[in-house]
Amino acid sequence: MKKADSNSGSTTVYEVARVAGVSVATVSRYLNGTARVSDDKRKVIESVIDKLNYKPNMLAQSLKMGSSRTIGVLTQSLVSDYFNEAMSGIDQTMKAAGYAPLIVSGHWHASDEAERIELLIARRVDGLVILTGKLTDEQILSFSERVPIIAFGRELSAKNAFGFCLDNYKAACEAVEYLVMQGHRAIAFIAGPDQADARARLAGYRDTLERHGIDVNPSLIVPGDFQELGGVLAVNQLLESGQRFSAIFAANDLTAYGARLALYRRNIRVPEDISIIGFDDLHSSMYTTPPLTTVRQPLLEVGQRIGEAMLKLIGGQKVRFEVPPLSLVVRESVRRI
Amino acid sequence: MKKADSNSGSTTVYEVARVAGVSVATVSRYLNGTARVSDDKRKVIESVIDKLNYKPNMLAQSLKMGSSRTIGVLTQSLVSDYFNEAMSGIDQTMKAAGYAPLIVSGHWHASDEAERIELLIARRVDGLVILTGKLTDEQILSFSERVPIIAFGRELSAKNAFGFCLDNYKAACEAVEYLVMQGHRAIAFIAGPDQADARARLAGYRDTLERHGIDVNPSLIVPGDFQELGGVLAVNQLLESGQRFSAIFAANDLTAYGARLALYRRNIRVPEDISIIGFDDLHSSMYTTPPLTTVRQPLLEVGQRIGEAMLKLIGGQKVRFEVPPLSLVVRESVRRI
DNA sequence: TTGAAAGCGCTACCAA
DNA sequence: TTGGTAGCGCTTTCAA
Repeated sequence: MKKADSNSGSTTVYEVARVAGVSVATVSRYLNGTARVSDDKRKVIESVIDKLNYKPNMLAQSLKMGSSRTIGVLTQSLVSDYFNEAMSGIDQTMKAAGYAPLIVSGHWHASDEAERIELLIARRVDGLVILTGKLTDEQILSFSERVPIIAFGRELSAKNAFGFCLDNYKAACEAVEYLVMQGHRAIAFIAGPDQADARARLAGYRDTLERHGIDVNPSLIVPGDFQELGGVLAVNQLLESGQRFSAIFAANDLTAYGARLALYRRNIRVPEDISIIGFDDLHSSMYTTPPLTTVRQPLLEVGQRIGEAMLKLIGGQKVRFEVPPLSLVVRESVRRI
Repeated sequence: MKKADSNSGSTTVYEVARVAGVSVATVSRYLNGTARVSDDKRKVIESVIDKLNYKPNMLAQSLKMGSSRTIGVLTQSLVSDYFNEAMSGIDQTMKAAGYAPLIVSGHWHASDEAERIELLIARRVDGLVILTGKLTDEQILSFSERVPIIAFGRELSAKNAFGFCLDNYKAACEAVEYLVMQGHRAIAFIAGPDQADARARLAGYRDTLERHGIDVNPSLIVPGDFQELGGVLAVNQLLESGQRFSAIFAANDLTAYGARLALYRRNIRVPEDISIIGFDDLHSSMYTTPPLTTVRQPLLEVGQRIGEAMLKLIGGQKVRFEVPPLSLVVRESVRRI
């Protein structure tokens, strides 16, 4: 009874119990439906809770229960449409299950990522989702001994961790295939950073060209950075090299936007003079001029799947699911020649 | 000593204390530097912490200290570049102060917002930032009795709450002024939703026109929704109305993107045939074709300011700051006629 | 400088 | 059905 008049800001179960003339245990039972509470007590508790505007302290609940109903999400950039679409999917399914996301950013920097993850673990998140990044699989596996992990952008399958990739290679093949079918032969590729997805897209480009008996011309492959700026620089380099090409496969949509602007600056029309195809299908790609033909990554769905997988992992179940497929979305930035 | 061998997953202070042969109090003191700890004890504690890989349980700390070192952020959309830039600024300054953000979305729906805020309060966030939204000032003030609040998108000044707006009206005036200076007289306006900022922009449009003795033509004002789709619909409506105009002032950049696409579809060139000016200066606006002339909202800075203000409010200090100014950024979507 | 112990707000066990 | 109480992991008096 000593705790009954706590001086801290919010009302506690003790207050409620005291005012209602019952024990804290009964209040707790009422709150959680753990056991039957007689009608009269229930009513009085209800009214007291209402009068005192009592809200349970989740911190205390978490400490007691050993579960914070919070999951950590490690993204790489808070301002990336790409990551945020997945985030949105994760949020949807986790919120429905009563979880809130603690979002931190690793900025594509392994040591930052590790540090942020430690923070998340210190906060006792019930699970952790890692959106790509620079950590090694070993590091992730090691973290997974302390918290269940779902990783996007790497294949992983352990007791307490699951990771998956979308089939970037296959989708890149499709994209290039499409270009070839439209009559393009001299196809430039603006690469991405040194990262698995980017490499898979490059490989798809190379292999598809070869499969069609088209020589891959090394000077048609230029570096990019998955950002718009890389796209403009790349096109400048391509143009200055004097190489001829009728189409550009950009490693992602952002790169395509930059490429498109560089072309615009030189009065080169898209798609009349040069065709462009992107990768990601960011929302904005529907509204570029011309609307961008690109590979769709179903990121919202990916996020939802991640959420479901997380829930399973937390519940101690085995995770296993169909990886959503990528698909080409044809808009207006590629011309048949 | 009874707690020494807790069975829960992680190591606790008790474990550390036992192995190190000291009391938990001493371990705690070492951890927080609350008091001097003798060199020998310090060393052994250090090594035990290391060996056991002990990490303090922040949940327990929070419960004890009455502070979760977490702030809640209520945004309206997890996938909005606009909100996320501010989010990024908030994250920067709060992270530096050891706070982590719990991000929830209200989807521009008052009852959702209220519900999410309750959730944040239940999780005992130390502060709350509200990015615009549909709540009334009264509601916010009422919430501020339970948690310190910084609000963006409304003027507010109370004991435990502070809110501010950017000067949308003035910036809209500048934008229209610029159009007029470039020789435009027939200027269409694509409005935003029923919301303070959108209204201020409309007012700026109206007043500036009048100030220049230009009649405001009601059929040149068409509705929009702050999204791309609203922009295309608006331009279609404008064009079909048969009204003549040489420039469009879009209530925000997204709207401008949509408008630009609608124009593209009809082979109307920008800026040769019609000029467009936007509002927000989203990152993408640098890469549209042509790059968009627009009003810059320094959202990253806004976020940082919010973070600083939050820290002050949490610290019980008075909040008061210069609201960062908006500014016109001239790119290539407006032509002099 | 150190340790014992109280208590943050809650849940759940054990008795009644 | 109910109440008393231990204890989640931590910090911080109070004494020594």
